Amino acid sequence: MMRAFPQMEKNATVMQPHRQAFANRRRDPATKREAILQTAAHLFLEKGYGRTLMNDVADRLNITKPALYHYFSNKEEILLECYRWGTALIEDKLNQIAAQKGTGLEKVEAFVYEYANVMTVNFGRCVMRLDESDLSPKARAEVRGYKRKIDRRLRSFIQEGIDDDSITRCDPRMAAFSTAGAVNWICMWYKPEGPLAPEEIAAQFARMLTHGLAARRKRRATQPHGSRKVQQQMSGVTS
Amino acid sequence: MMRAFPQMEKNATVMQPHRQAFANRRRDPATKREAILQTAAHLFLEKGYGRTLMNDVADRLNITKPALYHYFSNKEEILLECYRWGTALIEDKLNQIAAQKGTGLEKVEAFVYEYANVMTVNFGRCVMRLDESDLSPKARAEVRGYKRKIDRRLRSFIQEGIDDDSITRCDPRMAAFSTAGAVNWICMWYKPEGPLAPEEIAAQFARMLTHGLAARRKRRATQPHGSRKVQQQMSGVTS
Amino acid sequence: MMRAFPQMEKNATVMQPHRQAFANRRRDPATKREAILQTAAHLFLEKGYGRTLMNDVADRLNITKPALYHYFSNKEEILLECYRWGTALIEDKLNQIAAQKGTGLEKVEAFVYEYANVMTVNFGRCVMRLDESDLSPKARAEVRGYKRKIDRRLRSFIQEGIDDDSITRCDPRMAAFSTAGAVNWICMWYKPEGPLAPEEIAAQFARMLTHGLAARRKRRATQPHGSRKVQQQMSGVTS
Amino acid sequence: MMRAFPQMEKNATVMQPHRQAFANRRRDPATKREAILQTAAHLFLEKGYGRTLMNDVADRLNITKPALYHYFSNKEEILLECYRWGTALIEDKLNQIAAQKGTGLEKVEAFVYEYANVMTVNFGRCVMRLDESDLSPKARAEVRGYKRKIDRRLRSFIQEGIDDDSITRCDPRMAAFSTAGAVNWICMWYKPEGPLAPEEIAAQFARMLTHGLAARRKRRATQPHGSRKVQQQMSGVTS
DNA sequence: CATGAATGAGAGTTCATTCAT
DNA sequence: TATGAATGAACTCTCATTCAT
Repeated sequence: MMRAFPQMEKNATVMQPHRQAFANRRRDPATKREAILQTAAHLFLEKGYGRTLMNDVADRLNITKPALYHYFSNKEEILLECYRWGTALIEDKLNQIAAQKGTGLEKVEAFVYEYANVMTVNFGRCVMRLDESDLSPKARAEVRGYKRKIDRRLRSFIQEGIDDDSITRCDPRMAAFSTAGAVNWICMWYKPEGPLAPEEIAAQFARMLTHGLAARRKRRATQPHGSRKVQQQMSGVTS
Repeated sequence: MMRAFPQMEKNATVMQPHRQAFANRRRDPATKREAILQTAAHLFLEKGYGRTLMNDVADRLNITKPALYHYFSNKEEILLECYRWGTALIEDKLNQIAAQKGTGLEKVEAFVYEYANVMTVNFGRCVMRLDESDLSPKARAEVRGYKRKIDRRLRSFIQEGIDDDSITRCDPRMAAFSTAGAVNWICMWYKPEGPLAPEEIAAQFARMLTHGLAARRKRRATQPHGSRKVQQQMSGVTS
Repeated sequence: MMRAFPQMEKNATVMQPHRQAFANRRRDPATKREAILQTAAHLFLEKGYGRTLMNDVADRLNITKPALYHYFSNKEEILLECYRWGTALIEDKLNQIAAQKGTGLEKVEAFVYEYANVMTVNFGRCVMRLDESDLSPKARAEVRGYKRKIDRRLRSFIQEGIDDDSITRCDPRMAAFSTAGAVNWICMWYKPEGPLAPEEIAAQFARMLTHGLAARRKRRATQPHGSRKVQQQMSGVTS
Repeated sequence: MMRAFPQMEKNATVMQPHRQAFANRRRDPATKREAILQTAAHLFLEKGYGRTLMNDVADRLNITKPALYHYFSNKEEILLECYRWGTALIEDKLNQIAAQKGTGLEKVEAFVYEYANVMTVNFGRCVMRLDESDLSPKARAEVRGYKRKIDRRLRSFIQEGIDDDSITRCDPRMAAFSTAGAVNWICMWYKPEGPLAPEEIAAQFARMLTHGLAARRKRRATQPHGSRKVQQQMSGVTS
């Protein structure tokens, strides 16, 4: 099994606002473009795409609205680019996993781990949290293509596992929905400032979703229950 | 364990458009109100709240826009009512489960089954799919209250299971996020016209999320693989 | 001079709400019509014509909106009728004054007294307080006719006074504007529940507007100043 | 007494339409803001606030409706600003008068003169002619504050006059209502295009309202009646 | 007659996008 | 290049008025 769970780059928005990118006129245009994207992604997640005004984005970057149109031809293109960056993050990881050795179950476990990590990064969150129907049909089709690829990868891992007996017999389609759903949902409740570290979430999800909640037979009667913690102030299942 | 998985009422929108409710002026106002809600819920899920116009709702019901304002004082009230109907569906089920006997694991299993069923009903889907930030702060607080209740219930079932040794030691909070996330996500991909029956989805999710994907030891090498089906035209992990 | 300042009927709205007029089905239609008018006049003065909904009127009378349309063909007709009742009140008084004997100054004094009284009655207040531009051109012309008549009467009294030397030489047009303006403005600040009795207002205005504020020569140095009172909580010049 | 009745700036709306203010994009924003206000004030007086559409204002300025929202956040703000400009005009004059020497009666006379002049300027007219109930409670409170100040000033002048024996004993409250009412009413009938010059109106009102209409004793029996003029086409007492 | 229901015709406001400088 | 200003196209909500019962 892949033991080395590599570190995911921390969510840049949290660590460093991108408002400096436009401070200097002679800055790399690509840097500015990314600054716009990071800011937009942040706002899209915070207020929703529809309620995020071009002005909001511009204001955060201390530039004017029309300046945005130097880098993106319209609002939707910003949205689409967020999707692209997010899906690229995911695909990257999946390719690595697919290239590695291991049972199907191990690959699923790795998938969950890596995917969960991406779901804590703004661009990754955008992929699953934002509403596709804000995209034009053409752009939507593109995004759906990316998502389908992810889905196919997961299903293939599951199928591998069924074939190599590491995964119990089941409908791989449903198993994929269930597994991916749990991980996707992270993007709905994860908060960068929250108490849970991305890696911790990822590791726990990886185990739970592969080995289940049910206790194995013959567990010792007395357990330390060490993992139970006082429940912090956290909103619930959804937000 | 609760074996009798009761049937969920079929999604009325699918079976019967509500356009007849306004055919007669002297029809029960409650019926008309519900017809508006069903139609609105349908459209909200299809196009998103923001892109659903009051006119869209009215057109589907063959009435005019201002007529809607006889039944709801504004668009947000329609949205809020969708949330209320959806959360009521869920709470109802949860109360039944909580009242029953069984191990914690069995209750979690029942929770997943019932909850998954609700996630295939439009009002239920609305609860998890629509964006809370379209609600006013007051309404949002109300909805969050409902959601928190659901979350608490699930966590308590998990805790029960940990205490009675039916569930492996884990952080109940994370386990709840994982389990509920998988089920919540159903509302993102489920399509009433799709090939999967709600009960089938619910049953499979109930088993997978409690017992995991991992094969138990000593499984026979040859399996019939009977459940694998040709994959129909279905979009992927998310939509 | 006309000493007998007859009592003006008290503002009916204050003394008795007209909500009873529709209690009995077999009531005089004229009574109901008047009840509508009184209620409407009250609301028009309170909230303005534009912000007074037909529903507001109906609600106060405990009837339904369409019922109003049995008595008036539209909202404007109600408004126009308010004007008519109000101007009728005024004309009535003016005719009496014109028929009486006395100097021009005395007639002006009587005019002010009577007119001021009318300005404390809702229908009278409507005439001067409501905005003519809410009327159709035709109705506006009618109302302007009434007002012109009032104006002509006042100017003629002033002219009489100038001719008989009871009034100082002046432009009767300007004098009429000044005198009538002071009285008209009563409708802007008078409140039935207020501390000032209509007759008191009328009497003081009658004297001030004819004899002015200036002290006559050779006033005794010491005066009781009896009329100065503690200034109650009253809004100001305008409201 | 203050003899120098200073000239009031002529109503700019009459002399110069403000449609040029938006001819150049790079024009002073303050100028444009004022152009909007002048235009709006004009229309508010002409058609009433409620019947004046944002489009009407925009059309007159040869701009589009949303352009207005660059300068004012909503319609009410335009209205409120009209009130503010108008009350500022008044307060300015009152402060000057209060600072000067003279008997109470002289101050009242000056008050009438100055106030009457303001009542012929659109912003001034707005203050007394427009309906306060079109303002939000907060804005209304502000405006009432301004009006109360004016009222207090007038009452204090009257009281001064009573104290220094230049004004006959009377209830200063009623005297203020009467005096201010006459002047306020000017805003109801004054028309910039009309035959009466503001200063002429102001001067006559100042005399009539302080010295009354009544002829002083021992006036000669024959008067030239020189001031009587042919009555032009003017509407009556009110409009 | 009286009423609950329905509507047509707006009005204000918003916002992505584009001029003009 | 970058920006303040301007706009077109909507969309929600309102309300006098009228059906249909």
